Amino acid sequence: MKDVFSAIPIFVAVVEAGSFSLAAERLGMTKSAVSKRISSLEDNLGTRLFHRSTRKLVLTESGEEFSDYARNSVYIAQQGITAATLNQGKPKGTLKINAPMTFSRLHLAPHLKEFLDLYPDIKVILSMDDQVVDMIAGAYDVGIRIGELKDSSLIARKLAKCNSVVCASPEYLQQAGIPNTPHDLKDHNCIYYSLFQAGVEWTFFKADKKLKVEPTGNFIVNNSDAICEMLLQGLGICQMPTFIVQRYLNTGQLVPVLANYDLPDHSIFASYPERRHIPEKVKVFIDFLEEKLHSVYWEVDSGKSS
Amino acid sequence: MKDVFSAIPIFVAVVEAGSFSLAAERLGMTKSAVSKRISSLEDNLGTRLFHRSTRKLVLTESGEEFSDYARNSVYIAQQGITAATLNQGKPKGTLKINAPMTFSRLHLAPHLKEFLDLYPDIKVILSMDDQVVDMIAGAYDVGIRIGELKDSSLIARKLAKCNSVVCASPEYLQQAGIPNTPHDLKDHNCIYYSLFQAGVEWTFFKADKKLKVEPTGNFIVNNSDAICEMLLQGLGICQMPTFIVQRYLNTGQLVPVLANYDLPDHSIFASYPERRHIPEKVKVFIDFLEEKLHSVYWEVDSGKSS
DNA sequence: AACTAAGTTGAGTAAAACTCACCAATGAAA
DNA sequence: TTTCATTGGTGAGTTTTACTCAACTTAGTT
Repeated sequence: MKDVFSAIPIFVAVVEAGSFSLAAERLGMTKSAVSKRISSLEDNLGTRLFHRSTRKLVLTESGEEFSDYARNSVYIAQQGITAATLNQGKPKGTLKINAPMTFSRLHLAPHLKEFLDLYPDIKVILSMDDQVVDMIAGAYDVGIRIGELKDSSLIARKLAKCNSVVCASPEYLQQAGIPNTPHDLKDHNCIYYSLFQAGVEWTFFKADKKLKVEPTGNFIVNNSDAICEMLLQGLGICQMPTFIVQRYLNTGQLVPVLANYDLPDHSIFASYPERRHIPEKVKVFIDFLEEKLHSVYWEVDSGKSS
Repeated sequence: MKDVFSAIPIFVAVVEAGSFSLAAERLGMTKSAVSKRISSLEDNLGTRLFHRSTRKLVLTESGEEFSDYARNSVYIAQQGITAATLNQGKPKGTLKINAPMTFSRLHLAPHLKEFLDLYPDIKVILSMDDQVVDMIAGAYDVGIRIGELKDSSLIARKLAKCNSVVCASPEYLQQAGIPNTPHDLKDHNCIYYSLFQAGVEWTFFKADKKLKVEPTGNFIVNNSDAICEMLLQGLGICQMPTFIVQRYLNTGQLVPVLANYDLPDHSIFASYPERRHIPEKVKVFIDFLEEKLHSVYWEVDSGKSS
């Protein structure tokens, strides 16, 4: 029993053509090939499928019976192939996104309505999670990550720069003083983000010199919003991405410190599991996001000055 | 697009196994082979079918959609294969028989009830026809032929001897005289069977010497029953197979002449279109007929002597 | 950290499936 | 009848393909 299954489309072609020769022509092969495939199929089935002379080709009873199944099988397979290939190029289906909590709330969710209006055949499932999840096990189509990617099996595309700034409320700074160097932070209540990717230390650059400072404080949390809230209330000081705090810097509710020190460059990435066969829904989503985010619009001061 | 179709069962096996390795084991091939077939299938479809890491294997959306079709297709094909192979060995289905008119009436039809009772899953279509028909175009499973086979593409099995005898009614012979040699037939009213296979002449043998006589008479017909009827009515004389006239010879309604001359040996054959893959229904039918006919029972005198 | 098991990759091999050329048989045309 | 075109079948040879084997990468486990 070598290759019964692959002979089925050939058998069906012969049935529909009514002759080996015509079927061969349609299949783009020679009649001898068709003849041999049918013969071998008959051998494997142990039944003759056609009564045949040089001029007549008639299905046997077994052939008649078998052809019903065979035609159906081929037809369904072709439908499947069509379904699988036709959806190529069309942005449709369910787009399962995994993205960080606060970023999603501030800069992803606000754009999603426009995206969904733009692509009515796409349905979005957004999972907001700051933890790095298993994209494959979770069957995520695309993930938004900030910082560096660890998973080398994933493909990443940079969407925007992610600038950070150390900042605090004017009230806090008035009370605790304004740090002039990173080392001064050891006397401050540094709020700490427990999922911080870069490690336990805060890194600073000045004239290509690297400075590492271990933040100390009385509040550790796994949610950036909570940190932001605490900053506004004047609990302490923290290194924050501009996409979260820029609006408060603009209004003066928070003020930047250590402005003459650089923080490490981070980026906002979109990642997806495969390089080959990227579904169109993923492509259009990433294109859309890149278009929306590449200007880093949140850093533009629209209105009051800091 | 090389061999999308034959990759489908492999894809289905992977879906059902949940991993390439297990699927490979079940299919009796290596995991690398499975991996390559799936990859090539994905290339041909232009879609990724599985999200996969070394530990997780999850269908993509396209894969999910495709697998519905694929499983169905394979399932139906398997049903077809099963249907085609399972009927092997079981005598069932429609048996389309082509047989000579008078032979069928006298020696085929009388046995058919027993045959049908014996094989309740067989349905018989009997076409009684003295003309030689195209077995393939007519989709006949088996043909009964008397004399020699001309169609070399058919397979033949001898069922019984077919002895012939020249005979006439006592009344005719009293009136026309009894021929002593074949040549005497030229003075007789030789009834002629228009479909006679051996040609227009009657052939006789005596001590290995062949004699050919062209019969002359005023009645030509394509039906043996009609000849028999005419013989009984004393119209003329004819060479007849014993399976038709023996019963009249037994009762004395017809009497043989030229008994010291031999007529050519004929045989009763069953023929069928193919040597390979003979359907069981055909086999059992021919076996049955051979069993019934091989004794040439019609030549046994049961009762009166001639 | 070592170990196990999963999927992938590349090279080499074995096995099909195919082509080509030729044959036999059939039916139509000359 | 003879010829001719066309059909399906065959055998040799070749190309393509599918496969195995071994090594590698990764992820989860002990």
